[in-house]
Amino acid sequence: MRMSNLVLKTLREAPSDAEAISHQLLLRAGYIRRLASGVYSFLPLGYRVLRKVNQIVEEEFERAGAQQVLLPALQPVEIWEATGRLQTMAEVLMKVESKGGDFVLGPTHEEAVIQSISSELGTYKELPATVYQIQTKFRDETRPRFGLLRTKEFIMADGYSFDEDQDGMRTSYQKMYDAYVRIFERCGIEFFPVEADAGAIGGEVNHEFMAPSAIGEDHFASCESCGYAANVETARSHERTIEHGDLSLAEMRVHVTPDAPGVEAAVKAISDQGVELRPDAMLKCIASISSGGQIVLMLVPGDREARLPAGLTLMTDLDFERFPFLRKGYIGPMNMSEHNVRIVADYSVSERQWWATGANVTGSHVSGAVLGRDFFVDQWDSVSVVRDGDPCPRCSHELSLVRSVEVGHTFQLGLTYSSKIPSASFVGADGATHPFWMGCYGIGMTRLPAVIVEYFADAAGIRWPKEIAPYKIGIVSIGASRSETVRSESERLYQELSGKGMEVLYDDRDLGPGVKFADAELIGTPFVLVVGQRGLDSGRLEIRDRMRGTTTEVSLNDVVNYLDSV
RNA sequence: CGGGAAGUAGCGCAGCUUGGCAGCGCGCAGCGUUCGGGACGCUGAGGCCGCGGGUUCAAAUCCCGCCUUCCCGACCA
Repeated sequence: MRMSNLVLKTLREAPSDAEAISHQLLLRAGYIRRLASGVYSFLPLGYRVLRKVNQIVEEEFERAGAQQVLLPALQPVEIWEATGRLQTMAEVLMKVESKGGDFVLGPTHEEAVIQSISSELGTYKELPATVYQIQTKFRDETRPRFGLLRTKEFIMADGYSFDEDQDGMRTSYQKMYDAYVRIFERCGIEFFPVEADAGAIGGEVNHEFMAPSAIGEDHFASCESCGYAANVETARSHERTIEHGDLSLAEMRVHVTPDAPGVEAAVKAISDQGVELRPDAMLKCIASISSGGQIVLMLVPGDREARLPAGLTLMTDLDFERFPFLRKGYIGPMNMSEHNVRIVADYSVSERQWWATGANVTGSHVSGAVLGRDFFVDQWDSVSVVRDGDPCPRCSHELSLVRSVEVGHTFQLGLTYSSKIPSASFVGADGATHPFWMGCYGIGMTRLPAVIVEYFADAAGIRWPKEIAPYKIGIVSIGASRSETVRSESERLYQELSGKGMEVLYDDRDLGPGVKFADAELIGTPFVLVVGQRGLDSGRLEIRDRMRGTTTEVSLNDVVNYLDSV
């Protein structure tokens, strides 16, 4: 491609509303343009990058045995009602009214894929099967962010596997998991598969593929000693030996603390009464209910966040009305056995002798509550969100939190969806009807280039890995308007390299060398071939390796072969 | 949804306090000089000053309302 023809204008300055490096560079180098908040167009360079990423995914998914399909982005609301997600995902769903009824712009495709292909998989003889697509998804994000990182409209590669039993599902899952590993390896970025929370999508075993990045919106806990890695939403810390408090400490005291629910307000109210208190000495009591109806009170130090284990849900205002002995904002763990409340405490609660907490009376707190005297714990567990330095649950080495972007997510859905949709079933060898064992697999295709740019960018601009770059080679001609030799040699090399099937971006514009070098570095082709009079006179041309930052001189006759081999 | 900031030429910004010709840099077009690191001269095009209302002889500027965008948080396959 000749740059004089390319639809592209590089910008010397990024628009002021671009904050992230990747956002700025992709705008400045002419890969993308914003159409609305969280809505981007891909210009020719950007679209080429997208196609490169697509190609990698297609190759690896096909290698894993998945077959490509294209499911509709427009989906009838009825299929969303069937799984109940019209309500549970209402926040992100974008709706469209049409003459034939109402539609949802698909934020994901579990419902659609089941409706579309389950009839093709009517018997166990047709299983297992995995399909995938590369499709635009729509999510009404309340806050789009960081350019391509979080958008309202984005492209995802999503796969779905169908098996007759759990073992089959696990096999299919493993194949896709392996494909994921190969895909991210080919993208060149650093990534970690971590244990994750299933979130709104449901299911049991699942992994997030996390790429450490400054623009990450997630954190995962990582142990460098044993390799444990888990999203903070699920990460646990190591169990600890429990010692009861010092029973000889002064007796518990009641403080009248009107209008002081919550740790912060309570700490202030109690401190105002002359008791020295910091948030970490405040016992946070979180009331929840198990699926079986058991009330569970979780205890966590006041400076920590509670992590709700699976199977428990936070008590709602309605629940609080049903159990008036629980005074929201003033709950304490004392005397809870009378009410048949189960007390689960985080391990970190055993690390302190003396606690302040709610008095179970609206507008009152206590200080000086001691474990083993004033309150008792039924079960010790890791129920707080882990922090830097917490002990690893496997080896108790220190965990560290890594800021990262979720670039992919794989789920073993099991029967989560197939049990809700009658057609999601097949006839087994036993002649009976069974629901599919499903898996689903998603990669954020428009997010990936942003992460790659973020990962490799330097002060001069983008540095693309070879497999992702829109063009492998940039040709910068210097002084072509002055020197016919430079012009014709540049032209010859462009033709010859292109003729060999290499992707070349030829800067044939009549501009000074400074501008051309700057643009070549901003755009980020892995190699830049410099064609100037100086080089031609010496018979050796400069080839710059953008990723390594090195320059090699290659004799004129070897240039084509050299570039073909790198 | 809560907190903060900002909307003036394609991009970056000044002008607003104290109302009085809509400006600067980059980019863009033409001509010429330059040409191995964003070079220079001359000429030129380009504006609903976010939108609506109000005050005033007069509003980019003052007042009221709205919209949009970005940042932090909440939320989130």
